[in-house]
Amino acid sequence: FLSLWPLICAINHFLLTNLRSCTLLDYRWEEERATDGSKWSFLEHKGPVMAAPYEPLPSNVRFFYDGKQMKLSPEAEEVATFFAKMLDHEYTTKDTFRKNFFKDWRKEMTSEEKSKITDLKKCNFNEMGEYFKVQSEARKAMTKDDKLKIKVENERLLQEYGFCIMDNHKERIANFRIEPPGLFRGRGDHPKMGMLKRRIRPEDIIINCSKGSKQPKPPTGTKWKEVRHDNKVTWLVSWTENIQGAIKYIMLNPSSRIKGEKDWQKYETARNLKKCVERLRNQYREDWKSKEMRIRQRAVALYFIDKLALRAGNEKEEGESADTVGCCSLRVEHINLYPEKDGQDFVVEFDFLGKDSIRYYNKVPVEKRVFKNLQLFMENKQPEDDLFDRLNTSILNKHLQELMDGLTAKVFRTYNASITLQQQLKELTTDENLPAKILSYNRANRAVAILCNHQRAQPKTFEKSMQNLQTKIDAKKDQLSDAKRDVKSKKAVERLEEQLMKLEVQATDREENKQIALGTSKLNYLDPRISVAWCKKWGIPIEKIYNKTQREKFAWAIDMAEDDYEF
DNA sequence: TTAAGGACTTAGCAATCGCGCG
DNA sequence: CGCGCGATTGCTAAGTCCTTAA
Repeated sequence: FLSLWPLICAINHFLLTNLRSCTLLDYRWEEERATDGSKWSFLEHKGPVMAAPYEPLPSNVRFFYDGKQMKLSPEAEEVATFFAKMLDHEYTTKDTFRKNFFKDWRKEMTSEEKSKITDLKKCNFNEMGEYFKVQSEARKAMTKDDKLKIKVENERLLQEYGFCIMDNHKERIANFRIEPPGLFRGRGDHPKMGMLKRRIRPEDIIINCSKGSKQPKPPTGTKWKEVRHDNKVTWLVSWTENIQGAIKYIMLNPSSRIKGEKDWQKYETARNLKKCVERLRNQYREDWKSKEMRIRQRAVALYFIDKLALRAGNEKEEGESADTVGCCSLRVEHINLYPEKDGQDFVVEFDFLGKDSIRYYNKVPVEKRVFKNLQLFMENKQPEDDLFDRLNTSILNKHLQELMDGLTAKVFRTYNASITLQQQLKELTTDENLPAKILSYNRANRAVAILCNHQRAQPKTFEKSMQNLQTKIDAKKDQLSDAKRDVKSKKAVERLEEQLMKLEVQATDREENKQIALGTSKLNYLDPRISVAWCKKWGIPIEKIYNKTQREKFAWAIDMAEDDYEF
C-alpha cells in the first residue's frame, strides 16, 4: 500500500487538474440552458454507498438486565449499541430521549426480550460502551500502514461512487453515502429525540438517472424501490426517512455547474432587490398606516425581515419538532415593548428560539408607528397567540412576488448580508499590511454574521487557546526587547515587530469571534464576487479568504469578478 | 384556501485532517 | 518524529418555498 500511495496521489492530481482545466476551457457557467424547466439531459452515476452491515458484538462484551447477564438477539443488540455509543452524551440523561429510545428499542426485541426488558433504568450498557471506547482508541493507535489502507479504500470508494456524469461534465457528488441507522438526535428540545432511525435498504431507494445511461446496480440479491428518469429535478438518489417522513436526497457538490448556477442566480435576484429596495421601504412605511389590519401586519413583519434579517417563519406542526419561530410565526410572548428604555424611545425586545433552536435576543428602537402597531397587534391576546394573526409566509411571499420578480422573504437576508459586507469592507479596509487587511475582512464578515445571528458554542478549548496565544505574544515581546538592545540587528527587529503584530491581530480576531460563526454567512449569504473583487483591488491572494473547498464552490465568481465589481 | 408533498438551501456540531512546534 | 491544536470536512437536521391535490 505504501508503494501504491504515490501512484494514487498522482492519478488523483491528474484527475483534479484535468477537471479544473476543463472548467476553464469550456466556461460551463456560460453554457446555454434549457428553457423548459429541465435540469439536465444526461445523467449517469453508480448509485449510493450503502451503510456497513451490523457486526454483532464479540461474546465477551455483555449486556446486563437487572444485574443479570442477558444475550440479546442481533436486532435488539444493534439498537442497544446505538445507545451504548452515546452513554457519555447529555442526550441519554434526557427523559424524552430515554422514553423514545426505549419505546423504539422494544419494537426490535423478540417477544421473550420484550417481556423481560421492561425498565430502561435496569439496563446496563457499560461493557458495550467501554468496548466502543477501546475500539476508537485502537483506531487512533493504528500503525501508519493500517491507516493508509483505510485511506486508500476511502479514496477508491470516492473515485467509484463520488462522481457522476451530468451533461458532458464529470461532477462531484455531495453525500454519496446512505445515512447509517442510529438514534435520532434533534436540535434543541425535540420531541422525537432518541427515536430509532432505521436502516435504509435498497428497497427503500429511488434512483434517478437518464434513460440512455448505465444504471446503477443494486447490491446482489436486492432491488431498488424504483428507477426513474426525471430531468426536472437535480437529485440522483432519494429515500424517505422514518422519523419525520421526510424525503432525503443525494445531490451534487456545491462545486458543480448545477449548484453554482443556482447560487449565481440567487445573488442576481438579491442585486435586483438592491435596485428597488428604497421603493419597497417607502411602500411598507405607507402600509403601516393602512386601515386594513392584514396590511399593517404584513408591513411590520416585512420591516423586521428587512431591518433585522429575520427568517420568514413558516408554520410548524406542533409536537413534530422543537418549538422554534421566525418572523411570521412570532408569538406575543416573544417580544416586549418599552416606550422608553436605556434612554431610547420605542424599544422592542426580541427573545425567541430560531432555526436550530438558536436564541435570538435583541433590543431595537423602532419607529413610533411600528411601536403603536405592535401594541395594537398585541391587544387582547394571550402570550401564546400569534403576533401576526392575519399573516403567514405564503401571504407575505405572494405580496413580495408582486413587488419584484423572484422576490421572497429570504432574498432580504441575502441582500442585507451582501450589501453589509460591501459597505463594511469599504469602511474598514485601510492601506496597511496584509494581516490588518485580513482582520478588516473578518470584521466585515463578522458584522454580517451578527446581523444574521450566526452563533456557535464557545469552543471548549477557547480559554486555553487564548492563554497559549498570550504566552506566545509575551515571548515575542521579550525577544523583541532583546533584539532592540542589540544594535546591530535592525533587520531582526523589523521581522520580530511584524511577527508580534501578526500575533496580536490573531488574538483580537479570535477574541471577537468566540461565539460567532463566520462560515455560514460566507458560504450562503455573501456574494462571492464582492470578496473576489476586494482581493483583486487590494492585491490579496484569494487563498487568504477562501480555502480549497470554498474556492471550488465559488469558482464561477473567481472566474468572472473584476476588481471593480459592485454588488 | 388549506394541507401535504417535494425539492432544494441553510445550519451547527462532531470527527478528522494536517500543519507547526518542541 | 510525534503531539496538540486550529482548520477543514462530513454529516444530517431544519429551514424556505414551490407544486399538487382536495
